Amino acid sequence: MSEIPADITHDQHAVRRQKLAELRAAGTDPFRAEFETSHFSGDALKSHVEGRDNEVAVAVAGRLVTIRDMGKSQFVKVLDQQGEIQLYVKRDVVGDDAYAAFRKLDLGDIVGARGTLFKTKTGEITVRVESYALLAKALRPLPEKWHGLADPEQVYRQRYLDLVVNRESRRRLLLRSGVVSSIRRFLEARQFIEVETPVFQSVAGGAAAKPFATHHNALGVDFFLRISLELYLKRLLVGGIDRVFEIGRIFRNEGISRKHNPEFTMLELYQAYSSHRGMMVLVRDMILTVCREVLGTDQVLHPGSGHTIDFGAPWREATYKDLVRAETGDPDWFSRGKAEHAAAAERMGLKVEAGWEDFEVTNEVFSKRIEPGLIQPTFVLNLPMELNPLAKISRSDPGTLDVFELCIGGMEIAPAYSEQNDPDVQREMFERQAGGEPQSIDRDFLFALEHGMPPTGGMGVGIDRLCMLLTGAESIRDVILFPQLRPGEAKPADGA
RNA sequence: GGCUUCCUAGCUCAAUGGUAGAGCAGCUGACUCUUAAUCAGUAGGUUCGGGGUUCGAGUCCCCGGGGAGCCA
Repeated sequence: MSEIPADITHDQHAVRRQKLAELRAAGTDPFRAEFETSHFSGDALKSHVEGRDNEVAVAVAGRLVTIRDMGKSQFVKVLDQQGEIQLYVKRDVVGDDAYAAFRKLDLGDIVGARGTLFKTKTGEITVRVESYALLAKALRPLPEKWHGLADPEQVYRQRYLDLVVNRESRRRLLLRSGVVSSIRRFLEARQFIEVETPVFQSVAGGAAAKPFATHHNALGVDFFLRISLELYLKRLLVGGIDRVFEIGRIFRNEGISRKHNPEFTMLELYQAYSSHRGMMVLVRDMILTVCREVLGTDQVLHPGSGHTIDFGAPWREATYKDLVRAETGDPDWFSRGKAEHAAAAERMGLKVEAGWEDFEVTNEVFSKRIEPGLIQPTFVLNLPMELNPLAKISRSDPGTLDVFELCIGGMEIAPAYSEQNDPDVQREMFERQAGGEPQSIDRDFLFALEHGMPPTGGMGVGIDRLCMLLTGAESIRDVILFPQLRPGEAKPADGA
């Protein structure tokens, strides 16, 4: 074997290219087609029987993340989907040639190994390697083993490296997957049916948000990307699908922040013959079930406030008006006019835009001063009717809606309504909201409603935000694998 | 979009306006139960890009790029 030329020893990519060339020259394929494994790392560790070393045979594969070379034997660790497992490679066992080749492997290479399980004198279950194979050569080095990858930009742009070196990132990915699958099990057990509805829509309805626009070439038509799932799922209620849900990506062409990504995942579900009251029971059951299934506890730490959120305790209920009255210290807040509200809001340090309606001023107080303080699960009830055109108007408190906004950890997690099913009231509400833009009304949806939609409870759950709560993430970027960034400079993958 | 702040070796981080350093990773060796293995030796820099001030700039100023936080 040739030596690494001295002038490239500082360049890890060049050194690995050189090793790759040597492997190929020696007739070894550094990128193998397959390797038959018997266990993932975690399952292999569980299959060891105490006191019975070298009896259980395993075949595992993964990325080399630790190498401890002791001359004529090595302890190394490989990382797979379940975590790490240690391999013990001994010259006397694998043979001189195989051992010499093993010593030339680099951190980051992907290898497969067969052997038996034993326990080292320090108590770590380890594979005594009898044979191994290099499955894929890594031509780029891994980030540092102790501190991992810390630069947030690299974490997002090169998430694959983050996942290799940062255990917490891997935990979040697995936990998010668990949350979604737990939700599906929960809803399917209650006879909800999962569907998929269009992403491209002529009218982006169901929420107040700016949409992304795109164009279909063959049809010669502009479309919007959906901003909610609502109006198509309700068409299915008209069609007799009584319990329906979709977990899907929606797109909002607005700012990016700790709590907002332009594309995010929403669960929307609708249950015929239920109401927002029914949704209160359902969502509490659902979140509690998910939390117990994926975390095994009712309590999670909320890092932003330092409080522990207790999903198992009774969930608070409060009306929007009571919360506003308490925050402003003004029992007569709702008998005052816009000018007084604006002045009071400004005294609270809030910015009030000149063009705002009165309800928008009050809602600014709610979203800036009240919502961030709602750490424990809180159902905010009876929101003002101006805030949503798709819900039924309360009979007990006209001017408000039969809805709740579930707030946890200072964030909106789930809005739910007793759904508006009167097509005439629905049309009026749409027209009032649309103002001068009648083209933003989904008239096809109104036509569907005229065929009759059952009374229904409906709800949306922001999956990303729910995952933030359950993982203790302070930024939505920590629960989205590839959050939106400005396009960066392409890295040269040049083989040089 | 505005304000604040950050960008130094592959990675994590140092460096009063005065010779750009360390740890890990790399390279050459020693070591057949290691745990951030240890030990000896060794190489490695467009300090994000461009301009300016200065005898002298990683450091100060301006423009641009990207990230983060707050605001919109």
